[in-house]
Amino acid sequence: MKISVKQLRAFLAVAHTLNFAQASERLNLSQPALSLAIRGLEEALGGALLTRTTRRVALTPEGEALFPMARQLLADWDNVEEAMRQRFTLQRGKVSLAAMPSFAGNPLPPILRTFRDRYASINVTVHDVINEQVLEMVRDGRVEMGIAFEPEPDSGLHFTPLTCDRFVAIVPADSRLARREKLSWRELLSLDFITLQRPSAVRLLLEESLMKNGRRLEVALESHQLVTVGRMVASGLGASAVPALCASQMAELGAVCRPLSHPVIERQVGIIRASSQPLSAAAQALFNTVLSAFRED
Amino acid sequence: MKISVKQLRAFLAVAHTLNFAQASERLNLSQPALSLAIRGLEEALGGALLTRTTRRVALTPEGEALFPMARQLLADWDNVEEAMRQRFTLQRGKVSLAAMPSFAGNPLPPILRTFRDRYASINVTVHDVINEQVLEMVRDGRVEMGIAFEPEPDSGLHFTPLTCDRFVAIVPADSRLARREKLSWRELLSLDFITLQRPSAVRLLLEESLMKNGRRLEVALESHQLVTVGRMVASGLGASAVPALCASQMAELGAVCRPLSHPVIERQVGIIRASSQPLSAAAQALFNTVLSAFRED
DNA sequence: AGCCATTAATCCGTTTTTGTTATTAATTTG
DNA sequence: CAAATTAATAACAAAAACGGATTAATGGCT
Repeated sequence: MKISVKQLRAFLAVAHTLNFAQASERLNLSQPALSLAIRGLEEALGGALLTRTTRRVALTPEGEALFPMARQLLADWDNVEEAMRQRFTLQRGKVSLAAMPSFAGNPLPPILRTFRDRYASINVTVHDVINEQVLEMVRDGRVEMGIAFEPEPDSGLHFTPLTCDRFVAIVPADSRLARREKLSWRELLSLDFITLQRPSAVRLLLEESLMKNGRRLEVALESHQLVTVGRMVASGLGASAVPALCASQMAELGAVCRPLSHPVIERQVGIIRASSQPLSAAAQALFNTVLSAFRED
Repeated sequence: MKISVKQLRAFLAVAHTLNFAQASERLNLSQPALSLAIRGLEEALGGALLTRTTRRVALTPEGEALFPMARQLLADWDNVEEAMRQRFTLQRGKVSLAAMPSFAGNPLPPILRTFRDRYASINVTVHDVINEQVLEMVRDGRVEMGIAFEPEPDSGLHFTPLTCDRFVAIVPADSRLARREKLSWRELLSLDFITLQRPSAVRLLLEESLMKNGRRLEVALESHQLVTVGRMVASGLGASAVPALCASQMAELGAVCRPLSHPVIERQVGIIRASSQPLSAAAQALFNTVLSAFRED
């Protein structure tokens, strides 16, 4: 016969109080039930743990040996139970998230702020990596969710759209183009063009889209940081096109943003998750937080 | 609701096989019962541990987190259970024993040999200390049993007699007394007397007994090791009186042993144990072994 | 020495839990 | 689209856990 948690708890209580009646009260159990529990435990283990007369209860040497082990065992047991409960009630847990740079640098921080205010003890790890790596990390299970452009439908990834991101032009403040309300690609490309180095998804997307429209992208300067591109433009080195998500960031750096058309280049940005794997409670909470940040816009 | 060992075992089995039917078989349980157990566990913890369609079972992130903890918890649980069983079946355990020198050095080793042959994996610790300390160690619970002279009845110690130990004379082989069949104390004390230093119980016992008979013990040489006394006698420095238990040892050292009377000084030697405390299974086994070594004589 | 108070064990009826079998619902595969 | 597989559900049965009343045993007291 196997021993049960109840039996061990019963033993611990009796070993502590050395009195069946008191112990049974503490366990919210009747005294006969406690007697039975102890007897069952002793039978299961094959010998006496307690010597009991009607006046005195004492531990046998074997009971003495079991006592600290039982204590530890039940403490561990309770800890695991409690840890799991906390996980489900979002009092604890962790989420890991990968986001492409344009998102990680701009809309994400305030969203995370909201999330942390709501769930103070959930640990969030953010990986600020390029679009392709976001998909890869989600696929490999290295993160639970990602934020990126919409992936190919076959990829085993589930996509929840958040917003549509389109390219906008950024030009130096003192440029002649800065005075225009809106720009076309043809106009923009009349200036020296600054953009991200490959293998950035933004760069590839630009090249592909322009190619379809019969244009070639002549690149004057390259960087692999959006901030650097922004600074370059701001200091008059040339012009660029960046996702609208980082327009405000570019404006802060001193570059001027203008709508860009002919063609309009746009992509859905959204939350990526493995379609096979369910989200953890913590990830689900983050998912909802991100979603509602865009739903209310 | 609290979780049970069965529920955790059920989870472990399903997490391992990712198949309810197989897991239920391994657990010797029907598949519906297993479903219930898992559901109960999930309700107790407050969230899903497994995602299950009719075709696929997978762990949720929370289940993934529980898995190694459950594994460890149940392993510990089983280890404790098994360790206790082994204790009771004498496949494991330890006894500590204190014995006065005359016993520890002579009848004890072969008895321990018998015990170890029978219970190979029970650890025995022997404390070779003077009579008084044997009683003290048993009283303090530092050892489970002791072997010593019969203690005062009020001492809270339980005494089981083994044998009656009486003093015998040991004299040098070339002594004129060595030719006698038996000796009286008066004859023995005509030689220089060698004995143990205080606070040996043997020494005190001698002094007390002789005092009652109107004799004074004039001590020429002292030692606190019986072996040394034996060597001294053997080399002709004088004579002594030692417990019969060590007679054979003295003979080996080259001293001659002779019965000693007028008065006969004798005491019961036996097993001492705390009357309140029960013996561990291992100690009980040793107790029986010691007892039967004397019963069959 | 004998009585009283205390305390664990036992007995018995009830309730709760746990389990099994049969069946259903759902999903993937050919 | 049919068939096979698999987990969930329903209905019922067995086991166990539990509580109240009672008993037996022990230690302290007069």
